[in-house]
Amino acid sequence: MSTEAKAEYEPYDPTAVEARWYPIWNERGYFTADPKSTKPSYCIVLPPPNVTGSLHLGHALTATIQDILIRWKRMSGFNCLWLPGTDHAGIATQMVVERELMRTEKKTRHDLGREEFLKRVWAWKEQYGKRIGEQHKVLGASLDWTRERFTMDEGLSEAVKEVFLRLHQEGLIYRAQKLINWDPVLHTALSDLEVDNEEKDGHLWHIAYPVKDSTERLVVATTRPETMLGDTAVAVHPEDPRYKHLIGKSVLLPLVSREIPIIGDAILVNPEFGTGVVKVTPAHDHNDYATGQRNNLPMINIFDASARVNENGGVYAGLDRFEARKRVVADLKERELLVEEKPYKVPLALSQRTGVPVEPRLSWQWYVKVKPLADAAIAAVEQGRTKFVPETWTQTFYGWMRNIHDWCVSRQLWWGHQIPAWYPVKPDGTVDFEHATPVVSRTKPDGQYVQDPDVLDTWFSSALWPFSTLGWPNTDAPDLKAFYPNSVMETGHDIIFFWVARMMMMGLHFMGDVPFRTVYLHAMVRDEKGEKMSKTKGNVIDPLDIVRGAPASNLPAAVRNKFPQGMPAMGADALRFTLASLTQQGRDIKLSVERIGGYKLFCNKVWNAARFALMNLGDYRDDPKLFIKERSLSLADRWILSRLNRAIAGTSTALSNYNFSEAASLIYQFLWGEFCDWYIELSKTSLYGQDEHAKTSTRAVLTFCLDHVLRLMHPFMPFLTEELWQKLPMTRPVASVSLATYPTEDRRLDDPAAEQEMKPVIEAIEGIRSIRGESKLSPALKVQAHVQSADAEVRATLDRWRAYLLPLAGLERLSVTDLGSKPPQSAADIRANMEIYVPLAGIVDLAEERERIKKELEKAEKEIATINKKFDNPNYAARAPAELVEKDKARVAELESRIQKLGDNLRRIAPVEVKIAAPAAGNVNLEEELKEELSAVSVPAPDQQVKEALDKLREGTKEGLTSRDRYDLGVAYMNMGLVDDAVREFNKAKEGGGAQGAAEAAAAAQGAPEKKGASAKKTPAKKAAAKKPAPGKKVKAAKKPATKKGATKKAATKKKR
RNA sequence: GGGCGGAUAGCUCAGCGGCAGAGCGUCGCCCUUACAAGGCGAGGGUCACAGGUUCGAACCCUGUUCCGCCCA
Repeated sequence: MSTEAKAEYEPYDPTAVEARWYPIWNERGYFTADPKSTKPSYCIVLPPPNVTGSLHLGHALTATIQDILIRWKRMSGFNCLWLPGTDHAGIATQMVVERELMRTEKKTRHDLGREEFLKRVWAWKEQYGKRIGEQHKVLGASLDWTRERFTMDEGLSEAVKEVFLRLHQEGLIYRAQKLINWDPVLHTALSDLEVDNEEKDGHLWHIAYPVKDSTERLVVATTRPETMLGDTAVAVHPEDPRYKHLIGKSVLLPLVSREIPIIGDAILVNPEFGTGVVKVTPAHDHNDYATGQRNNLPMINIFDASARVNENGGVYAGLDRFEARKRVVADLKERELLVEEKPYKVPLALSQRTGVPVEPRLSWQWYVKVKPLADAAIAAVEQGRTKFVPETWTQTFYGWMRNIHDWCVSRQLWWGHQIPAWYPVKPDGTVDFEHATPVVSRTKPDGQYVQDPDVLDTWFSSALWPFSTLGWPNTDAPDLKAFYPNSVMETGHDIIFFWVARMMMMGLHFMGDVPFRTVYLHAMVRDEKGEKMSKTKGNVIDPLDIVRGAPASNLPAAVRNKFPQGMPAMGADALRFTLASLTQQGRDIKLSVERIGGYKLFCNKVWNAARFALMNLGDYRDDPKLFIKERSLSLADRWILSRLNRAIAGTSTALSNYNFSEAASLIYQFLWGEFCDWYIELSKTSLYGQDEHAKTSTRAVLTFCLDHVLRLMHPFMPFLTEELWQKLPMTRPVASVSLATYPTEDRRLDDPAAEQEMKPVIEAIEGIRSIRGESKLSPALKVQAHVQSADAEVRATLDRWRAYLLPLAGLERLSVTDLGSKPPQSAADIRANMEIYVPLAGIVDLAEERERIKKELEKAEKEIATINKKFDNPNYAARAPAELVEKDKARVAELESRIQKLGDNLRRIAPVEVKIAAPAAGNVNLEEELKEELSAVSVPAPDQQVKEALDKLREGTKEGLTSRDRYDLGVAYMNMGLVDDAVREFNKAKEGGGAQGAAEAAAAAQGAPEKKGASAKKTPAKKAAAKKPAPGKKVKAAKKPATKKGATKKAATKKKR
């Protein structure tokens, strides 16, 4: 490219391209599903994100995976529905709005009242709810926005009421007073799933309880001394000899001076633990609650809704539970009732929302009786009606489902679906929520009733999402008929219980069928250190900052360190491709921003490959009537089409198996490793050549490949592919690549013959490149290469495609011959089916080449040793599959030959200075002598004419040549450095002409090197090399022929062992 | 306590009985008219540890040690 053209070049800028396409797709309704379509249905409902939240990278992963599935299926001829929506997220949203209210107006929700507060929440929802949608659009998610839903929509609220009523009628919803998990900050009950169990540093206190009418004291161990205010018993193990005799007596509860019984309870008490005495506080501990039930103990509630000590706590009333603990401990100490205080890991139940320890609290709540529903869900999975991917989650699902507890669904919140239960108002105008029997009804019953002030757990409404969004409870809704069951539920594995399990139960119960056929659970996106992304850790990266770029100030510290200038815009395509590539990792995805950068480069590569094609397509226009294989194609053309087909087949298989990373990798490999690295380079020979016909077919193949690969990768990179696809010079059957047909394997493109034929071409090019790289030759320096192969087909192929080899290997000349004499002082690359020689004399330091060969030799010997070790075991040959044994045998043979050849080559370039051995004729090993002497010098390659003449000579008849003729021929060969040929001719001369020929030959040998040495002096590189001390030493050492010869032989035999 | 996931190149991860791989990073040579955000080449490994099964184990089995998650 000229410098001016270069100045015009700008790398791919995702920002502009990505901004362009989404509105077009959306406005044209490409993503709108049609319930009346005759195509097969494919449906995914987006697990609804919290309406007031903002998308994080986990959501981006969700969106990416689902969009890949949906776009793939849409392009594959399915009637696709991907339904978007948001969750009202009761607790989270109410908290956010309350906090905001406090911040701006210094008011609580109670100051506003329920109605006014809810107005504020709705306003908040309207303001921030749109953000989620916008973020999904930036990511390219092809959601059907005409069907967007919100869990508190009228229709969905109707579904919630219907479900509540019906479950209540069926006895599967009931109201009961139980000990529940109470969040003292939020003042609401929580389900078991909304509580996190953690071990934290705390203490274990030993407290002495004096036994009534006795001098004995019972020492109890507790982690929560403040709850002693509510103790109603002290328990020991009934068989414990230490305390057995005390059962039935009582202790005087310190600080409160209440008399409480000593009971024996084998379930609660582990005599091994602590002191073997346990205080029992039935109102504030789940185990104690059960103990209380067993032993008919009274329950004393000592906390109010905020977990402050109430009037039952005597002097401690009004204190916060932690404050009360300190006071209780201090007072016990003062009274010398505190026996011991030691550090202890305390198991704590923390509210997921507020992070404070939940306080077990006795209260009336609504419950779903889950067991019957769970049984049906288990059965459905057992029958294979719903499958988990990865399969391992099936066990987790069963495990939870089989040990399931009733689900507390009422929440003491304002934001959510208010429970459709009504309580009678007493004549005095009050309502006794605790004792009245509520009427469950869609609307207020006649008479004086007030509705239950509580709302339902948010997950209660999300459990209905797979069908409530499709129009249920209207069972005739067209969407419901067309798209239930959904095809796939795709979400993070962290909500297998919250969502997946509950959706399964509700779907089966109300729709009579599973809600989805497949559950794909993805890993958690973590930062590059594997830490959970959280606001408190400050390591959260906003996906939009990655897509559009962000100033340094927006970035978490770890990322900021890498991008002090701010994050460059990576583009949604790069982010999506990265996430898709990471999907196979265990349970965590460690996302490093550099990796995204790597895929941004891939986008740039695709961009440039297409740019190259478009620049070189001339006036080419695709002819849809002419199938690509009907054109007359070059080897490269046929090869890339065959490779393309493999990539297509592999990608389809991978997608079918939910193996997104494999699919991404196949696309990446094909596009970069095959299409760009090989086909584009090879295409230049025809594109820049004179053959108009070849030019056209190359243009057709370029277009064909790009069309297919862009469609293939569209689900992964929707924006870039659309931008480029629109530019291809072809008739587009549809207006957008998102509607185009997804490529499928086409056997007509398979071309094993072409792939076979390309193999030696690629191998030769790689061999020559390897020599060049190893020898540090400048890419600009054109060299000559000699390729020898015993395989006539390989020779023919290389000869035929020399036009491919010359530019790609940087050659000025290439000779392809049968195995024969080796060019002297050449670097060699010995392969199974070919030997590649690049003469280096005068170009580089041969000492380095020798080192390289030695390394190669070691490598080959190491491998041969590995295989031979197998054969050392007689059982191997006897029991292993025959083909494997054969393969190994062949490999050994190959390696042995390789070692032999490498050794030869090492010898050929061994350092030696011209020396003349003049032993008596007939006594000399002519071949050895000649070879060794010649190997010291640089021999210029014969020019083309001479070479051709030589080749003819080799093949032609030599009958009737006199010894003298043979001798002359030998000299001619010598002059060209073709030792093997020369030796052959000299030997013939000897046979024919007796000693004279040999003597003359020896004389000739004496002369030849001198001549070569003189000519070689011209090359400056050799002079430079000669100055280097290392090779110089070796040359010196080699001056003594005997030593050198011996050393070489020794080395060779040693290596061959 | 029960269940699950992970440990393979400097980093992030594939591979899951038959020659240890990729990407990124590293090193070397190069601005060669698609792309220097690039090309070409190279180096880099006790496959956590210990046993076992097998002709053969990174892979299957058993145990151990770390790291992480879920449930109680």
